Amino acid sequence: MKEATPAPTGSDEQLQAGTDGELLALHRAFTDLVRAFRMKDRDAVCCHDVSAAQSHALERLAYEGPMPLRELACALFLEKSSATRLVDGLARRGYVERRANPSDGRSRIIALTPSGEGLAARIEADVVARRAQVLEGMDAKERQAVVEAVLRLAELEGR
Amino acid sequence: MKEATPAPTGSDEQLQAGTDGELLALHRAFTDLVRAFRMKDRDAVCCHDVSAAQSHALERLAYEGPMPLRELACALFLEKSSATRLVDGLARRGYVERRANPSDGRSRIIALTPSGEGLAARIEADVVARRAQVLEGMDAKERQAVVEAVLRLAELEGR
DNA sequence: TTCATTTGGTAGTGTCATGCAACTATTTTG
DNA sequence: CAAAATAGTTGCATGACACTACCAAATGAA
Repeated sequence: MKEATPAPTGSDEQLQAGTDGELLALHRAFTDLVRAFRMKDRDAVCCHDVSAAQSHALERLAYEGPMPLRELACALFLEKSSATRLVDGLARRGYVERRANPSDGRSRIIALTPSGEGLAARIEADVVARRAQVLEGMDAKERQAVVEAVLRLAELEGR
Repeated sequence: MKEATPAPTGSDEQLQAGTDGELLALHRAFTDLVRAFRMKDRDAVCCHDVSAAQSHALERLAYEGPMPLRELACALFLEKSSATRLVDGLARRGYVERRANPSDGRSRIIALTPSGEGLAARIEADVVARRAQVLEGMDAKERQAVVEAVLRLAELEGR
């Protein structure tokens, strides 16, 4: 468990399939990544006046459109109570609003306000731009592998 | 911002470099991933009797060997006070110990105990096994792209 | 040597994000 | 219509952190 022969950054293909070293490298990099992301998250995204979780909610709403709270909570892997408070914060700042649900009086639909849409767009542009550097210099196939890997990771972890 | 034409999973290279759609796909997947990971982390890893942060510390120590607290804190993106408490927890359970530092009386070296090494190994094996599925079916070049991408992401986010 | 400064580490306190459980209002079901 | 299920809110409790003293050892200067 000491030496994992840090994957040579050269473009050499010699590494055989699923080498322990490769796996370990992925694992460590990923662990670090999540850790780093988690810590930076708050400072980085909070500049936009919302917390990391809140920005995730904004993105989600921008992408999938208005939805009831329960659905949003589920998408963010949150308890409904936490989602309530999260939305409270966004609503207080005027980024989202709770609309009546015509088909169900118990439920209310969370929707972005124009201001919220603007903020979501700004945040997304910001982050996407930073992420763009990751794919720089890769060819189409490699890029695709990366995207697919992240999707798979998300799926594996997410469920 | 509505339709992002989900990247066709086909191995077609037509996608031009850094397509918006591709980038967006990466971004969304990644955001989800971190979110999912963050939430699942505790349930998944906590089964092993330590918190997520603690398990990261164990891994780090297993990988890089004994180190002073300040260094560990830095590696985990933590405040030194938080690192102290984190180590406290691990020490209480006998997974790490604080050794005197012969070259500096102020400092103490955090080291895994045999029990801690065992736990670290178990946790790592667990997680790595789950991660292995991600690289399945990729050829060497693709796998390398994935690892590199995660490393880059980590670097970009981490600093 | 002695005193000030720096550095590693610890302890106190406050904040914030979450989960769990209890409660209300509404819808659905029998 | 009564009972059960469901959407959402609110009241705690908890755990993870950061920030701020604070202590002890080391280092540098007079």
